[in-house]
Amino acid sequence: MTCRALDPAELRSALEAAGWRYTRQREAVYRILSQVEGRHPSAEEIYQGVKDSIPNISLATVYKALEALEAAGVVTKLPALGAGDGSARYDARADHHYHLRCLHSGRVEDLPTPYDPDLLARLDPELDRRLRDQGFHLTGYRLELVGYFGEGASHGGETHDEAS
Amino acid sequence: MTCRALDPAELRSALEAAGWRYTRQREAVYRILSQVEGRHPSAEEIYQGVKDSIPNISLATVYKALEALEAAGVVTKLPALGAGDGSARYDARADHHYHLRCLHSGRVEDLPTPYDPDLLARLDPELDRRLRDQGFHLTGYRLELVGYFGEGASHGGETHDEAS
DNA sequence: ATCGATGCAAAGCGTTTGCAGGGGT
DNA sequence: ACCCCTGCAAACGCTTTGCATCGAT
Repeated sequence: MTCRALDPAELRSALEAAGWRYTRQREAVYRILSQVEGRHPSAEEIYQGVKDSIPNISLATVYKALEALEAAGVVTKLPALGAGDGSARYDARADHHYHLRCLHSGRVEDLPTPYDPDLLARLDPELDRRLRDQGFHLTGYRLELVGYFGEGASHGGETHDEAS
Repeated sequence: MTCRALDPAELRSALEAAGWRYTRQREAVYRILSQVEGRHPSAEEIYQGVKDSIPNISLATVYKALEALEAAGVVTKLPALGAGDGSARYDARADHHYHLRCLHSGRVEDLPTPYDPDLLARLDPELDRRLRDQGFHLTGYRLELVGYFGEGASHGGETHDEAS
């Protein structure tokens, strides 16, 4: 259900096809992002991770790399939602999917449910038709299950809330 | 399908029940927000609208009023999604519902589709059960139809893209 | 050799906060 | 009268930008 991360050659192709150059900074940012499978780090967290391989990279370069990767269609930006530190999260998955969002920590996780391109048609066929008639081009759905993990409940030994 | 806006007395009750005072600034912010039925202005747009009745109101007060109204449960904040000017939008509807988001303008509209509290159970019963077992408290869904209005198509004479 | 990318620092922008004075209870 | 709220301005934090240098093609 998860399509595997692009290898460096594929990433290069994706960048160049979109008119961007292939650099080790962009490769490193993409690698960090695809390594944290199912989680979604902030630009700052990516920056910290990339510094292991490129110690003198700057945060601005991380932002610019994320912009290039998003324009190349290999990364998706998940805007902040108020919880946590208010920073955007990033997602290296190429396929559409849904998210689980924790209201306590701001953490976002992937859901293992298959993405349904015809969700609207299933939900409300008449609205689906009406929107198309009005010329609306539906490019995708953004579905998040919003909630939080209760204190008493176990979750495989993992803690789902981060700071604050 | 849309529940009507609160009248001033009801708004007062809602604010006081949550431990906030009732002020004309908060009333004016709420009124602006409930007048633009189906659309979702930014704090700045609300500020401009409120200035008609309270010329010397400050933008900070609008933000504080929105915070109070959200805490009182009569307003919902819709975070920015990258398109448009990157500002959050606000929603005066008390009931849960879905949204339509335009990738060109950042504009957000309500959808007339009924909200389904059991959407996850319909979508993926097994995942629904598993999340509950893990102690996840689902408080709601955030579903947006993302896309844009094509140039050639008509839409009742209205323009759906704003600046940029 | 060309022209885009990097890295540093400074600016931008929506939003939040500190504080003195005003308004709701 | 009390204490919260307002309005102003300054601060905040994430993100973007300007610019000289570096590096990919």
